[in-house]
Amino acid sequence: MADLRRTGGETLLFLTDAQLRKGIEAMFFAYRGFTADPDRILERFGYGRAHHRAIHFINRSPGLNVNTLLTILGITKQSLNRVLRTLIEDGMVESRVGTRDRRERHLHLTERGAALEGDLSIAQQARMRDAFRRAGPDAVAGFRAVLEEMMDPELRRYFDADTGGET
Amino acid sequence: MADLRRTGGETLLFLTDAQLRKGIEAMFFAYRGFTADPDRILERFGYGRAHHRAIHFINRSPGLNVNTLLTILGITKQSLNRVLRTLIEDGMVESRVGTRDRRERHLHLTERGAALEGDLSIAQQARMRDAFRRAGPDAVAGFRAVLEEMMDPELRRYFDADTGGET
DNA sequence: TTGGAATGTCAACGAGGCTGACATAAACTG
DNA sequence: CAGTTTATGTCAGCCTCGTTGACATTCCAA
Repeated sequence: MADLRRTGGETLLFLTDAQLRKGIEAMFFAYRGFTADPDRILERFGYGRAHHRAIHFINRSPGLNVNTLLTILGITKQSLNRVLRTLIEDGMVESRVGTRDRRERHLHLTERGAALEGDLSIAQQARMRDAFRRAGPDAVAGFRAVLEEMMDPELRRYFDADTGGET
Repeated sequence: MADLRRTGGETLLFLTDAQLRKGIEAMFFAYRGFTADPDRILERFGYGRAHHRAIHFINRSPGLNVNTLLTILGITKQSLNRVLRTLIEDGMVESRVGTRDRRERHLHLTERGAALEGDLSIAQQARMRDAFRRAGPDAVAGFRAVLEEMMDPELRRYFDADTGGET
């Protein structure tokens, strides 16, 4: 696998172009697999990945406001608004006026929305769980470490500062 | 990191929903980082990710035919054709009629196309190389193992049957 | 010689990004 | 209190890149 060169007492990772290219293609192909299962469910509702992402992060942080979600998703408010509007119309998401600051809208999943989120999670987690099981615990730790190093610093800070804590 | 439970002599990976959710978000955030640098270059040419993907795989396998590229990319020929047409018009890609089977078109990068591919590769590989270095060789092996397990079987077969061989 | 495969093209459509401009309400500030 | 800033929503229009359907061309192979 990874080629180790010992150079003056220091262990270095020797990365050929071919190895890096394989890493790049692995990301591309794996991401396809990663989204394939939820995509099939979303299709039944006329939703796309944008809806999935919104639902995911609203479920992760109930009551988060629109601006925060905008930052997480890295899209414009116009794009998010289109998605959010359909989710609210469909009774998947509820938008509550803030109590402390009444300009803010706090987003929550409705019962229907939570049910859809559950279906999407089950599908996506199933593939990841299988992949984790087959690859083994050490591989999972490495997977997570590399992905984290690949994030933009701002997003990584958000990612690390999670509510869950475990991992 | 990964929680290990010893159960009747068998070591199992105990994967909580929260751990899987973190894995899912890691994929999402990391993929953003993964595409960010090439995207900036592509913008200067008026190209998108579809152009990048075509250029990448033509560079990887010079002379591959349109149908093979279609399978790799997982899109329709109409979508690919639009991208390919602009790349050919711009003198980035050359489409040569097949010798054995003259219905086939074999795709090659021109000098300009190869130069652009080089720029894109350098940008994307730089981030991956840094991530690999910071995470360490064991993590890289794990990263690759998990991603491979996440691919759809057909694509994984293609991925594994690589020309490069190493890693 | 005919059927089917590989490729290309045209048209239309939809999702989901983008920018710019503008409206509204609420909060903050002097 | 007046003016500014912030948070959000909305309208219009644009682009990329996916989709389907229909159809032409070329050429291999039975």
